Amino acid sequence: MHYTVGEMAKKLGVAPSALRYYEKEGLLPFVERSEGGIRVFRDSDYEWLKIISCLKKTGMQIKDIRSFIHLCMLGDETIDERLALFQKRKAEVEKQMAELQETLDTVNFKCWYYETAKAAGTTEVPNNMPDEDLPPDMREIRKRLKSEQ
Amino acid sequence: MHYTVGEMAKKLGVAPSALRYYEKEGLLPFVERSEGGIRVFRDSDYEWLKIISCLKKTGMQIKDIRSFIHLCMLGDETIDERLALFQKRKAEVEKQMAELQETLDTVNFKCWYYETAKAAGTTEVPNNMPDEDLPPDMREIRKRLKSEQ
DNA sequence: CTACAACTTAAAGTTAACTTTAAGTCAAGA
DNA sequence: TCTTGACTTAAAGTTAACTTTAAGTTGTAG
Repeated sequence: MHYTVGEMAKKLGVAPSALRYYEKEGLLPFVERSEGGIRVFRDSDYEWLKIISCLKKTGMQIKDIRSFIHLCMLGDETIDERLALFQKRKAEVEKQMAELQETLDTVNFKCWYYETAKAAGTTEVPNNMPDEDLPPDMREIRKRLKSEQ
Repeated sequence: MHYTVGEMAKKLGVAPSALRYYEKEGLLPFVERSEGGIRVFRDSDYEWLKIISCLKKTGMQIKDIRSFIHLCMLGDETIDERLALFQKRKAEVEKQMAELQETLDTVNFKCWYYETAKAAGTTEVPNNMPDEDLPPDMREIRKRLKSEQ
């Protein structure tokens, strides 16, 4: 099966201009052309693009993804380096997850805060609530918001 | 306790220019000035800034955070609206967590892939491995990378 | 064979969230 | 009082990752 840039973009849920941009940036050295110069994407290119998309979601920049693609093009010599790269990405994403969980904790605290304010008709109530009256899981979070040290 | 822009920036781990930018964008209507025109940050402003930072981490834009701050300034009339805002942020962050988990699954698959390739000396081995030979938790992920539908 | 949608390129434009610069002012220690 | 580091502002600059535009080409359906 092969696809034009528009078809592949649709399959991936991105704009055709994004795929052309990726190619210009050297991310798609494996994409071939028809005799007339039209890009020809294959199913294997879809897999490449899913990996590129994954690396982007881990927070990697285009220029670093290009380096990774170059490593891939060099073949089995670079397996160790590519393994190390993904292990680093794993640590990075796990860190992002932890940070996002902390953000979620804060948001949950604020939901509790406004639910309590709503029930009372005023934010004075959650504002002035002593530590022993708030739900146990909210105590640490409020402390963090107030001092962070 | 009060702080200059530089001191507060340090406490928050951001650049002073970022705090000046936030003020210019209307995020800090509560920050006062000395007689000479120097910004005076208080401990309560630190709490505001932690909430602003939290909202930023949920993916909210400056202009939308400004709207939230305005709601706060209007007082208890807007409690419901603010609760709804945080509930929406909660759903948003939970969605981000799910997406990040999917990204992590893919990264973990690639770690397995390169560990297997490393042991074999070639990517041919994980490439050609039949479904029944790969770890059970990798099967779905490889399928997703190959087709997504 | 023609029309036309979708392709091609290079170059310029967009956007958000800051950062930098330049020229000047404030305020605390010596 | 003087020096000096940190403050002030407005305006211009930065960066990444695209998107848009303009002018032209390809390829398929009728």
